[in-house]
Amino acid sequence: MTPGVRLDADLEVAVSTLRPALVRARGRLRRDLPWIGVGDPWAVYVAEVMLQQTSTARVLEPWRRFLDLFPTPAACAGAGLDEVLRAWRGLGYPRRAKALHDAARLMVERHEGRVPSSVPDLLALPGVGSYTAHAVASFAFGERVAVLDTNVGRVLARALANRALTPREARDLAAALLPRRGAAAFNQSLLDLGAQFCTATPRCGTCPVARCCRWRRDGGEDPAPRSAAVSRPQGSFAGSDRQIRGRLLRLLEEAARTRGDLHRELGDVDAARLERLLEGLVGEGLVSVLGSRLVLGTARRPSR
DNA sequence: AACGCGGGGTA
DNA sequence: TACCCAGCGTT
Repeated sequence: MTPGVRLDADLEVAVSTLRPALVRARGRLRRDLPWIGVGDPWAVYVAEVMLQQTSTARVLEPWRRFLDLFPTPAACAGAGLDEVLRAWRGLGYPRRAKALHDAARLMVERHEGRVPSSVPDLLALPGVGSYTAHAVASFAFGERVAVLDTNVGRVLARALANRALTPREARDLAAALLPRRGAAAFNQSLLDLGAQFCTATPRCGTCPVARCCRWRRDGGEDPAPRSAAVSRPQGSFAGSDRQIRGRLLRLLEEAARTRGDLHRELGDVDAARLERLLEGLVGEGLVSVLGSRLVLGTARRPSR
């Protein structure tokens, strides 16, 4: 954030206490995840998109598979959306795959086939919001910017403030916490802390920085659930539109189908609802109409 | 600010 | 079951 943001005196103290404690605890916090320190911005970019609302364990295998198929932005941009969606299998939120494909094409058109390095250029890409832009700038390019996700949001609210933070406060605190040097490693330690100790249901007993946590010291209700950047509960999945969409896309990954095929294969789904969901998928560009059939991705003339 | 969007893991 | 997950885009 802007240098020189003024913090309350007690927050200033908390920041100055937690920062060195986190640096010291780095070794105990470190997870060896394959996208850490790979030195390939595209590999980092793909990982960060896959990690949006998706836990690390679930990303490990698809990340390797995806990069094997599409090792560069140009390789991804040159593939069909259907291929990219099939490579996305197992990750959910297929919109992200389409955004990634579109972003790869923009990298080829506007950035000489490379991942842009500045936060504003990253934010201009589809599927890249505040978290992802800062994460790629930090982890892939070493920019001194703060990442703020649900993990960091919990740590800030609990360890520093012991109250729910506004988005502005969370941004400023994350920036104030950042050390002068080694920002990428520091950001990673914050994520590691949030993922392993300062979890939704926290493990304070073994937390390496419990001694500088204001929530731990002062007690009270957990301030995290209502604080900025912390994930909110979702509607239930069973029987949801999301579930049906997932089933539809899974079927279309196998082969093109008519509406009648799909209605038959999802026998328990009301026809009007099915039609509405298909309309949505077509509107998002994940599915196309080709004659009487629905096809995965963007309809193309059969390549010869 | 609130909502929709996958689907697997975990308590 | 219900909640959670390295969020984003739309309304």
